[in-house]
Amino acid sequence: MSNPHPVITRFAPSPTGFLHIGGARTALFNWLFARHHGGSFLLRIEDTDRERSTQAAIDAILEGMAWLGLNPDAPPVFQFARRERHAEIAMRLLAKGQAYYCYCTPEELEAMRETARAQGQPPVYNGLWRDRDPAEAPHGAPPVVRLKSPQTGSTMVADQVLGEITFNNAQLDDFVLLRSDGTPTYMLSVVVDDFDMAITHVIRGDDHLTNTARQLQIYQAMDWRTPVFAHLPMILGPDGAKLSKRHGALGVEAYRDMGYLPAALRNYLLRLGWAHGDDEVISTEQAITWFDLAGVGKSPSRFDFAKLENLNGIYLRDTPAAALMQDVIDVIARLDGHVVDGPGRERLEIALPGLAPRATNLVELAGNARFLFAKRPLTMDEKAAKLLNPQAREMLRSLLELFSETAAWSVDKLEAVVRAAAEAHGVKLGQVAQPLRAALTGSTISPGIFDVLFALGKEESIARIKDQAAIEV
RNA sequence: GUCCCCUUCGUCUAGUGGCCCAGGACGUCGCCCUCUCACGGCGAAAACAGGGGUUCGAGUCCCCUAGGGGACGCCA
Repeated sequence: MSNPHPVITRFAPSPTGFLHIGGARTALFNWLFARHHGGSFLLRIEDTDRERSTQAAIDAILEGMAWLGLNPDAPPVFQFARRERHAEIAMRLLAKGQAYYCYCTPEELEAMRETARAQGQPPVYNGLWRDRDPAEAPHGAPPVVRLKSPQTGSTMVADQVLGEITFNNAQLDDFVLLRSDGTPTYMLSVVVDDFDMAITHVIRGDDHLTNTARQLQIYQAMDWRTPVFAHLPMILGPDGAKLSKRHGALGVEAYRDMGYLPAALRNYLLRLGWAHGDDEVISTEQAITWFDLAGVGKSPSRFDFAKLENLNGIYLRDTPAAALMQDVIDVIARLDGHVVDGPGRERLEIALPGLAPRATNLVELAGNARFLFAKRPLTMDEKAAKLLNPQAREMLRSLLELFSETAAWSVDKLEAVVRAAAEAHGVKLGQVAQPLRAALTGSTISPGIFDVLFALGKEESIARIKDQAAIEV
């Protein structure tokens, strides 16, 4: 089945930094929209600012998107590589009388804005060279090319999220198309690229809203068909202020390092500014079938780590332990510099199903797994040390005997043995389990005690119990 | 300064004129479950920014005010 008008979306970051959370959401929405409509999702690297664009940033963006599972359907387009084409359009506009050369110096422009501002006017270019005779041009000063934009009337952005928004053309000046060195500006490049790439839907942050009005004027001047626009409200920091490094303006790799799962982050980002009734936990497959622009909210939202954390916990619980193994091993290697292999890996494999549901992120999970690889004798944390009083150690000594005689080291068998011991001593299970937990893990918190015994194995368990039982107080 | 946008519990949001003395989720608090911690279950507190209209009836439509955000570059 071929669609005569396939949906084509794009994500167009400038490679001046990592892929931050707002960009990630923009990419996600574009990706979902394309998937939903069976169209394609493209990536365009807007690297026309040669000063600030870096290869490191390009790599970070590519890696971030790959990690999030938002791969484009075609190799990325590098905007700077298309500068000849952009310049060509500027020349066409010039030839059509829709653009003109402007010889103003930066100082003149600055003075112009100051004056306008002082008079309560919009601080825009006043069209000084719009109708001025080029013969008056100063020598040796290479000009910029400006769009001859309409001076009266208004420009309306028909936005899928915000509705119809009208800008007074007096507010929009004759912006620069080509710099004095002949390179195209963002404003021109975006329009030409979106047109050439046959982008049908431009979904981007609402900080671009006024840019859209300007860009519409280029479309009009070229008599080009315009894409559908949708502007997403911004993501703010937890305090309602602009997202800064202090909050969530981190690269997505920072979220990876904090132990978040890509699926959880996708789900969180999806719900930030978009809703489908009361649904909260939404799989990517479900998101693809449900996603639409009508569900996008109009108001900016704040980034809330607590909710991300909660969602991540849900995904952590739902992910099969086997699928988590490598991630956990990687985190342990990164955090502790400890290579998990051999018997350690075996222990982790056994303990993971008990560990994963108790953590909300991989870093916490790795921390909770630490006892598995600890060197004997274990160091007790404060609560564990306090727990191991003389009576507790006495209890450990009697358990030691029972465990030595336990041939079949299985979770069921161990549970039977420990329960029987508690009953024999006339105490509740907790009275036995807690000292045991302390001796085995050095902590008062751990997965189920029988799982811990089983994961550690008979030899190691007995050795650890012996370490603590032997201490006479 | 000029222009644009936004405004429901602390946070994310449902709600498209009567179904709302406003629902869900996170967070918070209480209880239950329980070998610890989580999970889970049950319950509680918690919001339509303010003021005017329109209408038989407004969280939902209009206006004003206030607050927040954004844009005003030879950056993107």
